[in-house]
Amino acid sequence: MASEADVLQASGERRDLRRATEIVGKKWHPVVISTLLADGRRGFNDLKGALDGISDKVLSDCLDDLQSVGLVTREVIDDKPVRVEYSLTTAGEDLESVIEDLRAWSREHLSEDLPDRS
Amino acid sequence: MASEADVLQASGERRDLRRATEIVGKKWHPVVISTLLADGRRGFNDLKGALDGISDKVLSDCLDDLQSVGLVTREVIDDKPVRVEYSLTTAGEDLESVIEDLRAWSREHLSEDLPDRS
DNA sequence: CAGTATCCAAATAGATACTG
DNA sequence: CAGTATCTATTTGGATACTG
Repeated sequence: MASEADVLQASGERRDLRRATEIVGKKWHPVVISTLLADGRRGFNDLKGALDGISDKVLSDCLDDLQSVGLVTREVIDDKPVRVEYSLTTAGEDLESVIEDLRAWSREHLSEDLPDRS
Repeated sequence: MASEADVLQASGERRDLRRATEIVGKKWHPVVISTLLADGRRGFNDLKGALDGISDKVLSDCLDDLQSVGLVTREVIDDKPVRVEYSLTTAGEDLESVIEDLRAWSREHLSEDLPDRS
């Protein structure tokens, strides 16, 4: 029998899972995080170059969102011209293993068998 | 210096990651998988009941998609009335640890600190 | 029981042009 | 350099009603 407490716990776990997948499931969020993991603290145009294909607006929205959920820190460096640097918080860094596992799972189960031999 | 080979590999890794997050990032996919992991092989209405809030159409679309990417198997049992049972493939089962890690990460970094003491 | 058929609303992503 | 402003297209998710 499922007690009322069980039901509550299940819905709490669903909510936790959803919060994570809402972040990780956005088109650019995981690759931005992955880039910051690999390359460290970067400026807007560095990221834009590394991402290849992303538009200004989409990167901007993406970084805003990542800040708002506490995965990325934005720091304004007061040079001339002013620079801005983005880096991961520990929450962001802690996604590394999950991202690696997702990638590994994908390679194992999702790669349509490459038609490699000519 | 980034060689051409490095660039190609990076884009391949991005594609792998994207394939995984496209699945895991859908609103209901991870919770359907999670339910099948916990409860095993289930019928349409069992799942619908366990999911609470999902509509027929959305569950139907979701199961179609999970089949098409090879995570779920659909089996028609020829009783009267006919039953249909859904279960995970090994690719689906192999997502268990990733889903658990996502949940754990979420609890550690995303839970807005519960206002628990009255 | 296990869905389909319609229609609709909201969320995401992208193109293009412009700014301090 | 680091964005914002618009406008549009596409993708999802959902409500409701109906079917073999």
